[in-house]
Amino acid sequence: MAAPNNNNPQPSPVAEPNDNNVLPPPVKKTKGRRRVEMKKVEITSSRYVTFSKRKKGLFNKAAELSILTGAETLAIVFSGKGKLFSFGGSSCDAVIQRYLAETNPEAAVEPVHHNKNDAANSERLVSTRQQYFEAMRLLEEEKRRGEMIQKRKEAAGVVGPAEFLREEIDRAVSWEHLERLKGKAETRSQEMIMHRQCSFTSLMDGRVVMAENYTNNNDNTISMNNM
Amino acid sequence: MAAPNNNNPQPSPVAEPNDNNVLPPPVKKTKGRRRVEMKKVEITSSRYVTFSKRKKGLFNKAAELSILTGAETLAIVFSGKGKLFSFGGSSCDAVIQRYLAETNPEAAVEPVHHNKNDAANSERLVSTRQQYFEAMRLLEEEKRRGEMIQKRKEAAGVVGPAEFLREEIDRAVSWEHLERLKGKAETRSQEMIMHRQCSFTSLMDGRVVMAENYTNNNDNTISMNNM
DNA sequence: AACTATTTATAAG
DNA sequence: TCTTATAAATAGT
Repeated sequence: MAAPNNNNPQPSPVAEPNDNNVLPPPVKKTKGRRRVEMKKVEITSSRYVTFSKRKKGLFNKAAELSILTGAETLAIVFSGKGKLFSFGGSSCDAVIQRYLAETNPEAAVEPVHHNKNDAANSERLVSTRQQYFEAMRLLEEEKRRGEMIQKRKEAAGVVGPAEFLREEIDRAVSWEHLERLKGKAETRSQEMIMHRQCSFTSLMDGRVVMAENYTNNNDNTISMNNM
Repeated sequence: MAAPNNNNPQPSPVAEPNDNNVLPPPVKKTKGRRRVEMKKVEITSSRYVTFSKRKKGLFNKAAELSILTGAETLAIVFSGKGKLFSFGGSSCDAVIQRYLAETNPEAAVEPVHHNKNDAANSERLVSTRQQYFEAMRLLEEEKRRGEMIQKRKEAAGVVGPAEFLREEIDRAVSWEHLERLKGKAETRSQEMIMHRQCSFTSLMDGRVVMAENYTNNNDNTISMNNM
């Protein structure tokens, strides 16, 4: 990725008898990619770099699989230092839908985008509603958090707002995935989110974009970290 | 990734005057890999193929990331038809260790490979032991299940026993991962395993090998399935 | 972080 | 499933 195309027209690596033709030097700037043994990279700095590159690659693959085949994908990585990074690749509403469907099958067909004032009169729908509102609340929370990060990034002039909203949503999806796997959970949710390390990902025009990794600290500051 | 370039330079479509030189036929047997739009593959059969290939690729990437950087990786995929495939990339004991450590921190340093007859006399270790034995029991269960599958495969003459043990262990690891994320869980474990669809994976000589996907049915029969 | 030469992953067939 | 040409990912600098 990050591969702006370089269609440089110097295709002949073969050193011609070199008449008057001015072919660019066959000097290889790098040795290029090389096979790597499938064992732990010993050099610490190299290992970190490999981790970052490949984590990005992995999440990218997860996203592409999801887009291409309509599958729901989730990838979780605990770095060597034990930090958690996660990626969830489907759309936000879809996951909430599914979450509700699996939790309360009889309420699954109910539209997700109902009105808040539509008071619950059916007993068996109450818990579903609660879950939904809870999910919405958390998504809001995520969004607010995202705005904070966005402000920081804008200051750094890296990316625009639209991209970030998407990122946050996708991150929330990731969380939803985890919650679903984890079961109802004790609604330490809020806390979990505040302390979780995330790999922000976003789907832009069908393309997947990865951004740096951040940690949301207790004091509401944010720090970047790759492992 | 879908790089936005479409430089289609058509390297050497030029037919040489063709003297007596016997250059291998420039006839291209296939058009080779081609760029693909990042959107859902419409043709159903193609989508299935893409799913299989890319799921395999994803799990491979997850395994490599784990091996190369010492990270713990987990990848979960719900196919379009809703079937679950998962991959967990670290060694079995390591995961159990970690599981125990996170559940009972004070017991974490205790060697995992203790003797079964080493009766628990410390109250606070009991639950840990139970968990450990439970884990062992499940691993046995997995192994037995694996032997069944192995028998089937041997009949089909596909792979050998050693490979399968590894596969089963890795599958168990996958399960452990899920359990850890899911929390203690209601020990529907047994049942879960029996009904889960798995993508068998194994690490052979540091390389990751993927095998087909199977379903363990109620009646102890096994069926293959890719989605 | 950016850049290339390669290795790897895969879309079609 | 197997092959092949090519797109993508990435190791080392």
